[in-house]
Amino acid sequence: MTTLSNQRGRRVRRATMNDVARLAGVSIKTVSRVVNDEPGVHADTAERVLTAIARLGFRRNIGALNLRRGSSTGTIGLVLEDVANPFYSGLTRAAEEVARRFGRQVLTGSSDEDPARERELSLEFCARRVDGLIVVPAGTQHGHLMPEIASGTPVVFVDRPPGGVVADTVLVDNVAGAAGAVAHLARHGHRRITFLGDAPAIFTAAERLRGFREGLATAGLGYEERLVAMGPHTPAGVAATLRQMLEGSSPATAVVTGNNRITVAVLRALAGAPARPALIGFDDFELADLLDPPVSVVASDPGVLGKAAAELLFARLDGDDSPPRRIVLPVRLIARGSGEAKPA
Amino acid sequence: MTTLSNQRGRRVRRATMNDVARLAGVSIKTVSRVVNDEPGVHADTAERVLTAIARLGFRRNIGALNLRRGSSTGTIGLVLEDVANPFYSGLTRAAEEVARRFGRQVLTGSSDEDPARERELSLEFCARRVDGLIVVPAGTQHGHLMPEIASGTPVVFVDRPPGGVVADTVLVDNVAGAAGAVAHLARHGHRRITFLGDAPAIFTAAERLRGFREGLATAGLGYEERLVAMGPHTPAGVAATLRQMLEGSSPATAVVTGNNRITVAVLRALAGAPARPALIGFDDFELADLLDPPVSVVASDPGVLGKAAAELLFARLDGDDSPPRRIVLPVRLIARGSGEAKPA
DNA sequence: GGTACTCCTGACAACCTTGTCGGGACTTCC
DNA sequence: GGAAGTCCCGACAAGGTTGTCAGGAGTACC
Repeated sequence: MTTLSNQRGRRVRRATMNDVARLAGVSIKTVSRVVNDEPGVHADTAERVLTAIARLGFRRNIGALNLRRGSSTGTIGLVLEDVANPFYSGLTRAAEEVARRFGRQVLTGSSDEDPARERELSLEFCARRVDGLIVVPAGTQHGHLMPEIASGTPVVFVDRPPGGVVADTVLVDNVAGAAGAVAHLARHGHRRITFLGDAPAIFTAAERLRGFREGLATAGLGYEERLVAMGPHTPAGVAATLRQMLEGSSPATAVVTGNNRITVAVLRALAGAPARPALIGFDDFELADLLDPPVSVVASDPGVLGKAAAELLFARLDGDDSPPRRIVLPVRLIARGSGEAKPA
Repeated sequence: MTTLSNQRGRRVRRATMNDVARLAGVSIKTVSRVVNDEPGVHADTAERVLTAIARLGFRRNIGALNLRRGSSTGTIGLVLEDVANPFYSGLTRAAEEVARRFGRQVLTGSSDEDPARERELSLEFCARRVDGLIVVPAGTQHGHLMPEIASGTPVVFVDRPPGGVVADTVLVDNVAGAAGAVAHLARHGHRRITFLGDAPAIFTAAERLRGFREGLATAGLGYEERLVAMGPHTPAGVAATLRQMLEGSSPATAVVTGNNRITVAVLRALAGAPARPALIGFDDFELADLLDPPVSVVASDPGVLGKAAAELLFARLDGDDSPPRRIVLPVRLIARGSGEAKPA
C-alpha cells in the first residue's frame, strides 16, 4: 500500500514504475517499455500506462537508471575559482555549451582559491560518478585525483597545470603575454615598469611574472625588486602600492597588471588622478574600450579556453587514449590606448 | 572474477564495496560500516578494509546511496538565462554559497531565453531528483512543473514570475525602479525621455516599461510611442534606434535602458559622440563608476536575489509549508553623474 | 557449568530501473 | 489437427549501497 497522500508540497514518496504498473494493471516491465518507447506493447495497453503516468506525475528516476545501466551518468563536473568572476563564467558557459552538444549536464562549484575546497569538490563530483571533470586548480597537488583518473574518469585541467599528476591541461601563454606587454611598453619609451601580480603561489601569477622579467631582459631593462608587488590584492592595498611606485625620485611610468581583478583595482585607484601611468592589463574585460583612456590588455578568451577543455574531455570520453596533452593557447595584445602613452 | 585491468585511462568498471570486501576478506556490510564510520568494527578489521579501499581507489557511489536512502540527492538545480551574463553569474554564485551551507551541490544550465530549453532543463533536473529547483523563467507557462511541485520538489522562481503555477517567487521592484529613473531625470529638467527595453514578452521588460510610463505620468509628462523601442537589441540596432531618437526637431534628452546588455550597447553607441544624453541604466555593472561620465543606474543586487531565492528554497526543504510567497526586493537608484546632466 | 552480557560480523532485503528469457494466446500454413 | 511463427507480456536478476536482524565468540558473574 503506497500512500502518496499529498497536501501542499509535503515531502512525499515520488511515484515509481511500480505505482504506475499497479494503477495501469500491467507489469512494471511493461511500464518500462512504454517509457522507453520500446516496441512490443499493444496500443491500448500503452495508452493505459500513459494515462497512469500522467495521473501520478511519474518521471523516470535517472539515478536508478544510471545504476542499472552502469555506464554514464550524463554529467560532467566543473570546479573553478569563482563563477562570479566574468573570466570563469565565460569559461563555464563555453563548457556548458559543449556539454550540451554531447548531451551532458554540468555540475559546478567554486573553490575560492582554496585547495581543500577544490579537492573536496572534485572528489564529491567523482563520487557522483560524473563522466569527466574539468578543474581550474587552486592547489598545487592533485594526487588525490590519481585513483579517479586510473578508474577511467578523465580529468582536464584548465588555466593552471596540475601537480603530481600527468593529465590533459589547457593553458594560455602567460609568459609570452606578459613579455609582450613589457615589449609594447618599452617600444613606447617606458623604462620603469611596474608589475602588480597575484600571489606567486598561483601558477598564472608566477608565469606572468616570469614573462614580465623576460620582457624586461629582452628590452634591455633591469629587474627592480621594488617595482614588483605580488600577493592577494585588496583595492585599498593596490592603491597604496601604486602610490608608492608612482612617487619618489624615479617613479614608474607604466603598469602591467596580473589579472582582471587587479586591473580593475588599479583603474579605481587611478581614477581622477591627474597624470596616469601607461597601463596594460592581463585578461580582457567588458567596457575596457569605453574607459578614458581605453585600456589595452593582453587577452585570453575564456570562451576558447572552456571550449578547448570541454572538447578535450569529450574526446577522451569518446575513447581517445593518446598520451595526455598540454595545449597552450595564444594570447593577444589588444592596444586600445592606455598602453601607448609616452612616459611623462 | 572482476578484472579491473587498467591501462591508460581506458574506461573500466570502478571498484565497488564488493570488490573491497573480497580483497579485505570481510563482508560487504563491514565495508559499509567502515566507510560510514559506524561503530562496531574491530580496529584490525577496519584497517584491512581501509587498506583495500586505498589499493582499489574505491569511492562510494553516491548515486547508489541516494537510491538506497531514498531521501535527498544532495543537489539542487539552477536554470537561468545565461551564466555568462554577470547578473546571472552573480546570482549563481550566491545560490551556490547557500547551497554549500546546506551541504548541496548545484546543477546549472542556461536556457538562452528559450522556453523549450528552460522546460527541458527543469524536467531533466527533476528526473535527476534534485532536492529543489531555482528557475529564472524564459517561458510564460510552467504547468509542466506542477507534477514535480506536487510530488514535493520545491521550486522557486527568480527574477520573473511563473505562469500557470502558484509557487515561491523572488522578484525585484521593476516598476518602482523604472519610475524612479524617470522621476530622477524629470527632476533634472528632462521632458523627452527615451526607453530602450527588451522584448515585451519578457516579464521584467514589460514591468520596466510599465514603470517608465508610470514615471512619466507622475512627472506630468506624456507618453510618446516614438520614444520607446522594445525588442531584442543588437548593438547595431541600438545605435540606429538611438540615432533616430536623438535627432529630429524635438530630440530626446535622456535615455533609460531596460537591462545591463542594452546599457552597454548604448554606451558603445554613444562613445565619442559630442553631446550625450542623460542616461540611467537598469542593473548595475562593473566599472559603471569609472566611465566618463560615471553611469547612474537602477540597481538590483543579483547576489541578494540569488541568496533570497536559495534561502527560500532551503526553508521549504526544511519543512516550511506556509503558502507560496512572493518576495519583491527593492531596487536602488545609484546616482553617479550620467543621470544628473541637465538637458542641452 | 550455565546465564547473561558485550562485541563484532554477515545474510538478506530493499531502493528503482532495465536486460534476459520464457511463455501464453493467436494466426498461418501444410 | 499439428507445427511453426508472431505478438504481447511478465518473472526474475542485477546494478551499488544500507537498514534490519540474527548469530557466533568471548567475558563476567553467580
